[in-house]
Amino acid sequence: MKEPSKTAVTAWTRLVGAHAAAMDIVETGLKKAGFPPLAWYDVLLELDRAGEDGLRPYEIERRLLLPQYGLSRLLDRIEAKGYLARRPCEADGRGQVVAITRSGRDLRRRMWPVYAAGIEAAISRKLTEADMATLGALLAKLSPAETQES
Amino acid sequence: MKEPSKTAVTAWTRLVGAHAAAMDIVETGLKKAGFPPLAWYDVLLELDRAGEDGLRPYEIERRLLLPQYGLSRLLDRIEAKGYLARRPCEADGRGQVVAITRSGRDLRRRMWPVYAAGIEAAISRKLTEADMATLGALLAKLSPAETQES
DNA sequence: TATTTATGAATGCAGTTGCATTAAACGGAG
DNA sequence: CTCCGTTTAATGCAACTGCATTCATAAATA
Repeated sequence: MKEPSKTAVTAWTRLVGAHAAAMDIVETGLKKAGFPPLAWYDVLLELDRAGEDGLRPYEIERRLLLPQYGLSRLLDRIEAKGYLARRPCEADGRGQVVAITRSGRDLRRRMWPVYAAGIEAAISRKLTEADMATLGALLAKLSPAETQES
Repeated sequence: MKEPSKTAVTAWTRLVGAHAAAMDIVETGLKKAGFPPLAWYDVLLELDRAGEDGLRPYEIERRLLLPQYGLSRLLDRIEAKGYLARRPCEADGRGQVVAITRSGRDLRRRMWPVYAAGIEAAISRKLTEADMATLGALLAKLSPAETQES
């Protein structure tokens, strides 16, 4: 159980701080514009990419690293607003297939400029392109796999 | 409303991913060891540093960037377990003073090795010292101020 | 001093999350 | 084919969060 170096603790601390600050900028932007939280965007993006065929909940679950029960209820809420539709899965009686609706696609499209502005404000305005590239490369080493997109 | 560069989006995405991964390692470690969440540690650390005199809730609030109502209830919970004590503030009738108790100090001390192991696993084992230094410097540019410690 | 405005902290309520469990259907071993 | 272990998804319940409001006191202004 070795003590982490001071450098490590600083990096950890700042990772937490930077994430909180950036997240706050992005989420606040969405909220102020009257949009749902980022998680909705993530789900809608996956579904939009999947197209007509939709996705099984467990696929979304893995891509976005959401807990099973969390996704189940997130889908409930998004579905309740009509942005996605669930239908039973032909090939697997236990499961279902989730697909984005027209208004879901539309919502995602309208959210993006606001989301993008948040990224600009939280990241681009504070770092040079070179810094962002370096940062991205270093952060990549901290997470096991590529799971998210935008 | 300029589009963020691909580099910026990647950096953002990985920031979210790296934070989630690291946080999960640390929080899971604490939980498995039977300890309360990280937030308790943060509060106890501030109080431990403040010593006998304690701190006013609004001071903790600002240092840890917690919402007022969030801290109020967090203090409730920690107090209920006997790790801190609230007493009325002499100088300001509206306020109170929060101080750590002996068992609170003890809890914080026992949590640290587990927390430290989490930082090791989430950060130190995945980056060189030089990388951690670079990362820390870049992340510092993303958050307005220094607010957290360990 | 009386009145207004600002600050420190708690809380009711609705919405969300986490945990553990359940239900249904799949798939393989005997 | 039947039984058993596994996978997919939902849900009851308790804990936690966010928002808006409230209460009490302090500070500022007239």
